[in-house]
Amino acid sequence: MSKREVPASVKDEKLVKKRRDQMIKGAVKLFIEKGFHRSTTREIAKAAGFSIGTLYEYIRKKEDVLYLVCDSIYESVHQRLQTSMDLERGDIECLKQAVTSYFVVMDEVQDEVLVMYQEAKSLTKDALPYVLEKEIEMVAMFEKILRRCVENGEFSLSESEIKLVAHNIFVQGQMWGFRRWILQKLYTLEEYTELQIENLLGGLLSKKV
Amino acid sequence: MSKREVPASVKDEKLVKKRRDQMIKGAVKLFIEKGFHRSTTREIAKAAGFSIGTLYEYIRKKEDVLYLVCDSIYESVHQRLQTSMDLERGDIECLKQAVTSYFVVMDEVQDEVLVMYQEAKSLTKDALPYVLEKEIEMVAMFEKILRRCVENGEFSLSESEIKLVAHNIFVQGQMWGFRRWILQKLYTLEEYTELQIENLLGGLLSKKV
Amino acid sequence: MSKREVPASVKDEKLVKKRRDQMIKGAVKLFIEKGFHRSTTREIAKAAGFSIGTLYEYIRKKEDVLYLVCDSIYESVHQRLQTSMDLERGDIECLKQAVTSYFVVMDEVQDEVLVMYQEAKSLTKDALPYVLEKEIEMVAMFEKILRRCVENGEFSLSESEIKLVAHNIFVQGQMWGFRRWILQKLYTLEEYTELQIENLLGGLLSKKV
Amino acid sequence: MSKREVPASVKDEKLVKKRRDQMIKGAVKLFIEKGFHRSTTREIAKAAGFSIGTLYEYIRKKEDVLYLVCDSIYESVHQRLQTSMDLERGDIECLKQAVTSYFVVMDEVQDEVLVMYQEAKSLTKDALPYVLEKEIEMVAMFEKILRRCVENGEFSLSESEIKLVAHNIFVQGQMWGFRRWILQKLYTLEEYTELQIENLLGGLLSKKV
DNA sequence: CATGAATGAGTTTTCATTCAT
DNA sequence: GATGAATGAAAACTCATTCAT
Repeated sequence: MSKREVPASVKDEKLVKKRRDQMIKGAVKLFIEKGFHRSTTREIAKAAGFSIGTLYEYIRKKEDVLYLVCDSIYESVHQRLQTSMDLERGDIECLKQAVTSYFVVMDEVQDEVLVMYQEAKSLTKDALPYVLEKEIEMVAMFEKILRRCVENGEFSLSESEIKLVAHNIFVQGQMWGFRRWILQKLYTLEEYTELQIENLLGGLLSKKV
Repeated sequence: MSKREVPASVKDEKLVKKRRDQMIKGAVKLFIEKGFHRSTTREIAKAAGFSIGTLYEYIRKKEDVLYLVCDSIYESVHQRLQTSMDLERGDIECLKQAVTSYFVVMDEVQDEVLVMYQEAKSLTKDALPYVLEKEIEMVAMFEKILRRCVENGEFSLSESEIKLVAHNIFVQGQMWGFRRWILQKLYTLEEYTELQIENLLGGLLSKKV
Repeated sequence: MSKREVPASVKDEKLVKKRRDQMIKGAVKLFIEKGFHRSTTREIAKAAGFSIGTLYEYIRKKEDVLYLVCDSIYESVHQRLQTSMDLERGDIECLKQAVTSYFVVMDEVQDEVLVMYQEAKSLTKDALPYVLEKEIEMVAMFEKILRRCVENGEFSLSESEIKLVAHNIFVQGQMWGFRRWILQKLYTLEEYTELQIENLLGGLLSKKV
Repeated sequence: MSKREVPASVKDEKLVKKRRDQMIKGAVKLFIEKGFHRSTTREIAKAAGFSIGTLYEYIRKKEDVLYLVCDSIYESVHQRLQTSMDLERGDIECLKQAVTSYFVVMDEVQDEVLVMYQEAKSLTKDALPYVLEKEIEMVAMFEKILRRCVENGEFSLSESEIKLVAHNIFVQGQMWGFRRWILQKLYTLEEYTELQIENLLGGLLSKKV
């Protein structure tokens, strides 16, 4: 379940990275607007700033663009979280901090996440597992924090409960993006974060040992 | 924001309903398997049990099929919930009952919900509002129950909090379907329901007046 | 090595036959002029008298057109020969008659045969055997006549020699078509036929028992 | 109808010859495997051992490669025949020798000849005459030998008959290559040669004066 | 009402050729 | 002279939609 390589005709690695970055940037914009299926390869090339011929020097199939986009989004989310979360400390404050950071990140990348959730199923069978693996990785970050808290006696949760709460947090972050049509009318990000954390801690602390 | 009418060439209302039911049934099966975009109108017609010509006697555009499918799913979910929820009683037991029923329904229609979540964005701008309205309606059912509980002094929540908790419940129901690849490996529906209700009530009851 | 079926979307067998006949006729004209590879599917459709969409109702791949063309040519040549050759009589006169008939047929279908010889190698591996089988069938007709002559004591040939002479006759027929740029400048069909028969019989009768 | 010049950007004649030899060698290998149309210029360049840019320093169009290949094949066949045939002696033995040599050469270059016969028609109108001229030249070699034999009274043939027999010999040589799928299953080269010569002489000697 | 053959605009993908480095 | 990235015209093929029967 390792990273699927998308082959390029062009040999210069630096150039490949540069062109693919252009491509991803253009494609995300396009996919947000009209979705993967309604975007043509010509439009993707144009949005990337080069010709259709050049596009195909860097991918093999249209679907590769989607994979590259999904991969890039996850990579970026994962990296942002890495740097803003302390997975080891294991106290309430650190949990609050993690959730807050996560929600901020999800707010920043909401467009991209929306794209991923609507289009990921269009990935062929061989690309999907890698994407799901990435998800599990991210949920695992919350599990780790929660587990540390339990170890530190902040509250008491079974392994099953840890996993579920981690999932809930994860989904509530995504929810802010893909239900924005309603949530972002009702709350600011700060309000949303505060209320969700309050709920969460209410549930957890009721389980204090 | 009223129900968008999909026009049919055929006049006989009974027949229209019958044919569209066939169509929706076939289409859902197809969309689950390959998604809306990858399903052709020919395939939809075949899955429905009639010819491509006949299909177009009952819709105007391919997209109408998607709308009809989405509408049908909401209608069916909504109806099932109507009959299994008591929106007025307003006690903890009734809330637990509502959540349980909702999760059961979402488990039963998980395929359909999956389709909706992956394809709804393919609806054109004029069909989307109606679908979103339906969502709001369903969330409102949980809001109502929660509001009744607050009125009855079961726990204390601001209007903002009510709305958010309702959304959380709603999303946790959908989550069971669209994250089934992981959740349904970790839990049975009963376990999932029990754990989520426990979490929920933990949060709520910590707010008891 | 049985007949490869080319699938059509259209169900009406009569129509399929009719449309494919149009298609083959147009395609042969086109292939003679510019070859298979240089002919586009749009041109083929146009030459057949219908749209590109319609073309693809009757074939699956461009290569199917080539197969259909080759098949049709063989079928037609084979059928013409069947009716003009007496495989059983086994005398010199009958051999002369067979060669003459064969050359006449090859003269009539020289365009088609030219196409086949230049394009048959473009058939994919699964269609080629069928085409070769057809060739063997036709060569076998001459073998049969020769064998009968030998049985009747007209001349004496080993089985190896029979096979080779049959091949020579077969190739000399094709030669009239695919070397027409020179042969048809030097001889009329009648002259060509007479000279070749003379040569042939000279060789055979020198082996009279 | 003189040799068509393929222009090169590179001035150094030695280098041009060297690079084109590389090119032809690679291209023949490629064309045997997949034919001219299915081979891309990139593949040709790669097979030749240099870059696509370099390829275009030595040709103007893809078709030039085909012309160069055809020309090279003829040149090589012609040269081999020159050195192994005695066109002047004019006796039966010398004819047998010529046919035998020719068949040996055709056996050695059968792959190349196959390529030529399948692809020559892809040459544009201006290259074709040169190629045909080469053919006539080769047939003329047999005509010359036959004519000498007639002059020497080995057998008696009209000019028409000489031309036809020369063509027959020529085509029987090619036949060994392009009908190898069947002939080379039935005979060894030696058997094939012996049988064809026997046939040939049978025909000719029956015309002895 | 039902059918399915016909249509052609629109899509992905390839590849010969050019040209700046 | 050599390179290979860039180009875009052109190719095969698809599929929503129509309409005569």
